[in-house]
Amino acid sequence: MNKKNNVSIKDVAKASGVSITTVSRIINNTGRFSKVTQKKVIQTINDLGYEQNKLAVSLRSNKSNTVGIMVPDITNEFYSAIVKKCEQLLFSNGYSSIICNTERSSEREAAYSQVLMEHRVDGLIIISSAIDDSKVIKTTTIPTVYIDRDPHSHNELIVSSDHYTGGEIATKFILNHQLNPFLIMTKTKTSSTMERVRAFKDVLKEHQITDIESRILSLDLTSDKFLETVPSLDSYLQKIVSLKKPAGIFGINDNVAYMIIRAAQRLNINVPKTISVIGFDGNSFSEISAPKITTIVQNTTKLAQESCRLLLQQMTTQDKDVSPAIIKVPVQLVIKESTVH
Amino acid sequence: MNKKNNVSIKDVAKASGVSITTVSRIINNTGRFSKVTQKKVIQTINDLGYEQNKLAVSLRSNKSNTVGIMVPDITNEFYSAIVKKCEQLLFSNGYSSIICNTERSSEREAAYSQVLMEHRVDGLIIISSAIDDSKVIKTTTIPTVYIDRDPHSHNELIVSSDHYTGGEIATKFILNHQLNPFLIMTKTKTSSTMERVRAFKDVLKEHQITDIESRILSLDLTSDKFLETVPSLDSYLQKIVSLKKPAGIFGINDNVAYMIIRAAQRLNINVPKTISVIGFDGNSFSEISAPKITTIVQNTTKLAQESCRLLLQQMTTQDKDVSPAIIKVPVQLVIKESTVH
DNA sequence: CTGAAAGCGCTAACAC
DNA sequence: GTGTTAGCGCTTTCAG
Repeated sequence: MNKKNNVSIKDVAKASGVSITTVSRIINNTGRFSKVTQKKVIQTINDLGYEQNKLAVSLRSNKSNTVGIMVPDITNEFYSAIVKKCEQLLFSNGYSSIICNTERSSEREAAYSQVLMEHRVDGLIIISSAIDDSKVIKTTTIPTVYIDRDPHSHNELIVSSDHYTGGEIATKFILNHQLNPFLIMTKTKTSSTMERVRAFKDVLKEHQITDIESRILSLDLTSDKFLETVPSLDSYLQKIVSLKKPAGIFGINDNVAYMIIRAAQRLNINVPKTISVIGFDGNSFSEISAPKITTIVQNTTKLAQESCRLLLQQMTTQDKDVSPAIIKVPVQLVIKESTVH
Repeated sequence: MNKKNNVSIKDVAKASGVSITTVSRIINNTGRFSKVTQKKVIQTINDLGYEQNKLAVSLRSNKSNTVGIMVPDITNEFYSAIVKKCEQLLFSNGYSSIICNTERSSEREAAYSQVLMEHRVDGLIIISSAIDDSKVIKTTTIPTVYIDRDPHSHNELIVSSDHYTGGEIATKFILNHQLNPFLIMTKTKTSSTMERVRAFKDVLKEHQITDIESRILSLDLTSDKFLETVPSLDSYLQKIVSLKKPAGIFGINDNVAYMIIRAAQRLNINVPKTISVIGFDGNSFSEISAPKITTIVQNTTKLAQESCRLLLQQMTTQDKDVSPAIIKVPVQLVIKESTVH
């Protein structure tokens, strides 16, 4: 019950009375061979149930047809959507994916990185890794595409949503509705987060608002914990309400936006009348929550497409002549029920 | 930029002035070698940045240290939670996972199945595959664990939640609260679904309820589409309400339960006063939805643990002497706001 | 304690 | 059109 299919190309060759080379040629459809032998060989392949051993092919050709995908958390809908689409695109181009869940842990990233190298992956897609990722992977030089990452050198392929513009749109929306602007975020300092924050600050500055830092609350937890109750959030909301001016809160992502709404409801603060909340990502949470969340939607399909396009291009191109690129995918404001009209 | 690390064991051997064999022994810590050579070799390994080529190891040892995980939809939270945990458990036991998203399509399953065989995976975890999976994989004989699958032969390792008991608990809950029982499901006919339905029917029979079939609505869509509006659902709910008796609806999973609640709200039907809704799975949806959904929670951690335990056991055991097993993981009723108290 | 040599399954010159 | 041969990087007898 525990044995693998052991028919090798040699067996096929013997059984069909030709040489190994001929069989190889027929399998890969390279070189020349007669229709007759082809038919014969294909017949025996079927009879014997031969399956090509990719391990041997990879070893020989120094090409594994495998790519690694590093992702912080596959149960996060935003990431899983990207992973799913990448995996499909790569698969239809003949690549298998090894998906690695890093939990934003450097140790896990390092361990996976090692394993992927040992498996001789032909390429790497790294999604929003920890800040210090540069150390982990940088020594190797296989084709790599980053999704959501700060440009470190000028030598990288980076795809990301246009977080800065998204942050601008959200903040301007708040200001245009005469709302008192605030930002609530978590401690996770990814580049995508920081861009959104930067936009928030810039827009406030443009509007001559000075007490910017006091308008930002950074929660001491990750947004996976969005179902928990956080006292600091509650008190911050109460402070906001005490100002007696309708507020507009930019939640750094939909999970945080949801936390804010839930906290407001617990505190009997009306959303959107007293506070408007705007999120980021476009999770299904934003759709499920009551009220539904106004949010900046990221285009996961496009993110996956661009990433795979770049990676495939780089993997197939012989070498060097792929120029580095930073691709920004547009985001879109979708207005729902958590903001004033 | 596009070249792989090419230091081989041969280079290490040459550089440290010993034979390939010795290096191999030191890497794998097999056989005997002196402390002195060990130190010398490890030194050169570091100097040269040698990384073992797993492809070659696998080819030689006929063991890839890779397992395949087939999953219907990785963006589904229930599945992604299982996959994530399996992947972690396997990784900490030295296995890499190739995750395959089948979309419940037989063609995709077949294609992946082929690829996994070619990659010579050592084992397979197949989560809730399509009905006709038996054909796809059955020819091969590598260690396989199924999560949520009908027992087809007596030769399989199957892990699943105790769907039948879960269905019983849900249905009895409805009956015990004097509610008029109904079941709403989707067309997806997986074994897990069918078990829940069977339990519903059995409990109703026990209570001498005869018009069972008319109490079941099967929606003509998959539950991924739970944000859509479905006319047949609306009219069914209206029919239920017209009976003027508080109803208890068993939604076959949390997505469906959510659909029901959303539809009820649209139709101004009070949940839970007019209809109580009980789901299955324990998604975060059940927590996010307003009202929060009473549901039968599956233990994804346990499901993953049991599956990996069986798989690892089967992969490491030399052969045969692993006995088939069907493991039922307990489920738990969690009462929230969508049902009467 | 260490090394030489065979071979895992396959591809790619290079013959014929 | 087909076959011979070398070798990808590694493990594993078998001999010292």
